[in-house]
Amino acid sequence: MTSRAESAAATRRALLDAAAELLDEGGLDAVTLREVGARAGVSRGAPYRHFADKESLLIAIGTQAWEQLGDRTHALRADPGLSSGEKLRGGLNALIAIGRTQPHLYKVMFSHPPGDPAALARAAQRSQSEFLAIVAGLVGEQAARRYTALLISSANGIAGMQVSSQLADEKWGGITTEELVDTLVAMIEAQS
Amino acid sequence: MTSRAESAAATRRALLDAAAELLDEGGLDAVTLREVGARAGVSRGAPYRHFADKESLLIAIGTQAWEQLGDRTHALRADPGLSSGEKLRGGLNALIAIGRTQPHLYKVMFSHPPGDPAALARAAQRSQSEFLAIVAGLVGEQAARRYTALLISSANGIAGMQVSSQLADEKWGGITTEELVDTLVAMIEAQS
DNA sequence: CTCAGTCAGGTGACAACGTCAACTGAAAGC
DNA sequence: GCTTTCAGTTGACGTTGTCACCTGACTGAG
Repeated sequence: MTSRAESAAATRRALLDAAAELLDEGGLDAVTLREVGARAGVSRGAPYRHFADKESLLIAIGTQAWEQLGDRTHALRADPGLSSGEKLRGGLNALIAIGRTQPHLYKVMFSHPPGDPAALARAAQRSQSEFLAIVAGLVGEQAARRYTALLISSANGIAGMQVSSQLADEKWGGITTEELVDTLVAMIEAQS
Repeated sequence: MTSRAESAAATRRALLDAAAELLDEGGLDAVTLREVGARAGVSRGAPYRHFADKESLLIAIGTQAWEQLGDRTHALRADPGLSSGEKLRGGLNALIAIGRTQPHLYKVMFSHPPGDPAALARAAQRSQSEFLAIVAGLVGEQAARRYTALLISSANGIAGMQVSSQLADEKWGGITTEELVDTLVAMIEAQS
């Protein structure tokens, strides 16, 4: 019925789902290999058959999130009914939305654990290349790299400020992440 | 010779220094209360006389860093020989420099542990108010909040990208954090 | 069909960690 | 001088990541 490979893949998926669920619910501290195994219906030692250690599991979760974001951004870019500015706003807000709805996952996406996890870097790069392509349509190939790097960095920062609740300070007058993205994109559009 | 209060203050400082040192050397994982105590010349239980738990100790370290940055930014703002743009660039680059030279400390500065650590928030706020004052001189009181929020967020993001080595990617053509700050400040200056 | 090999998974064990309760001894206040 | 306070120590406990070893089912060659 179920081959060994199929069963292993199912367990791996179950472990990944369980870990992502725990991350969402209780943050990094809640992700213990014992609980991950329990939720996936296996023992505490089972994860070691699929991930080298706890960090590798977390990296796999971050990679997954980047890939999904890449898919969504790609779809935005391919949509002929949207202007460049709209594509940009949509992509940036999608990234920032992860920070709002899944702050712990967001932190994992932007944390760079030691050991150079190539898979995470590759997934992040693909997603970011989508932005590069959009910006190039706005300010030209030459300046695109500089502005895209700034754009990604800024979006990352906006999300980070939001994650740590620092934008809620009354000092900013109740500013929203969308307003910041709009301001940013408007400044870049003015550059063309 | 040494009163009890003096001795306690000295121990507290030694614990803080030891923890900051360990954070610099080996990251968050290297900061164990046992090792912190050992480096400070006390036992593993001593930190609990000065900090409620491990997290409180880390928050104290982050607070210290924010206060120092606030001092430096304040000095920049008070310098009559600098233009607003120069003040801005100086302050932002100082923040980003922490990300470069002390990445682990930087993460602690922008991580928001549960329990609303008011001291950290207050120290961060003071530092950020300095930027607000500078930007107000550039774009006026009305728009200052929006642009300052964007500025702080972006600087945070630039530093975060740098911390996770994502700016080193050849996709960005070897762009530096200084170039990004320059681009950002130039766009804001153009707003006035 | 058989049988050795592979490998996902389980279990016992260990060291390290954060944390607490109980204790000690010296400074502080009366 | 006596009691109180409190920084610091120590023993202990529960939890965690990780490893070594074991087990049993699937697999592929003969």
